[in-house]
Amino acid sequence: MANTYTHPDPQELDLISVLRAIADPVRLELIQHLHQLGEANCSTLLGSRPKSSMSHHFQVLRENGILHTRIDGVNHRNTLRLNELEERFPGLMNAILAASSRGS
Amino acid sequence: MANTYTHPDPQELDLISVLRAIADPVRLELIQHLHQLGEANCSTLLGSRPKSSMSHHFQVLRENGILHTRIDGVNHRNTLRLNELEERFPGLMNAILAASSRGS
DNA sequence: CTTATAGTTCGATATATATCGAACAATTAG
DNA sequence: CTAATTGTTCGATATATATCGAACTATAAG
Repeated sequence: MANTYTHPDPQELDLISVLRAIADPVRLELIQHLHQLGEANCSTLLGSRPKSSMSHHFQVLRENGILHTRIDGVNHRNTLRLNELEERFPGLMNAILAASSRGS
Repeated sequence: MANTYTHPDPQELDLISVLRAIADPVRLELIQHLHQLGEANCSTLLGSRPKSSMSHHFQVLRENGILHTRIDGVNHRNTLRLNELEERFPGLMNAILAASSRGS
């Protein structure tokens, strides 16, 4: 296991990839939870799903620039990259978070 | 061929379905073109793709509430449902159209 | 060193969906 | 009626991706 992750720069984020990453029920729920919690590790957001599934979804969100993962010992702490997303796609995350928090 | 289409009401639009419908390169291009043109029929936006592919993409956009299709004789005129989308998901289409018109 | 915990990676399977040709349907023009 | 135009429907294929168990890696604790 590498001890860091690489995260894409805001300017290389692709709108279609970002939208596809968000357009999944499990990941949209992850995003909402992360938005409420500010920061969370993988296990906190597991619910009843297997770790391998969650790891996959975190990977998709990370590689498409939606979240940042900081490794802290054995924990991987995730935060939404709201500032970067706002810089690259102004208004997008606000609209999605507002819509999804008022019931999909 | 039926002589009308049914279009979903704004309040039944599903965020995930809407995002998935938009998160496709062909459909995002269709959306941008429609936004510029205001209204267009299928053939106008064909490009070099087969009609059956385009018909599929229009169907996805229509069934998920992104566009409205009005049948006018042999032509099917499509328009973006910007007002309804704004009502249901405020700011979403503005963000997407702004982002995609400044280069994906 | 041993055990526990957090998360990843791998491999298999299932499902969704994009693509496109061919046949079809509906409307209009001649 | 016949031909042309517009778009849909059907069926086949290919690709993407979600899901999950099992093995593995990394760090921390005893």
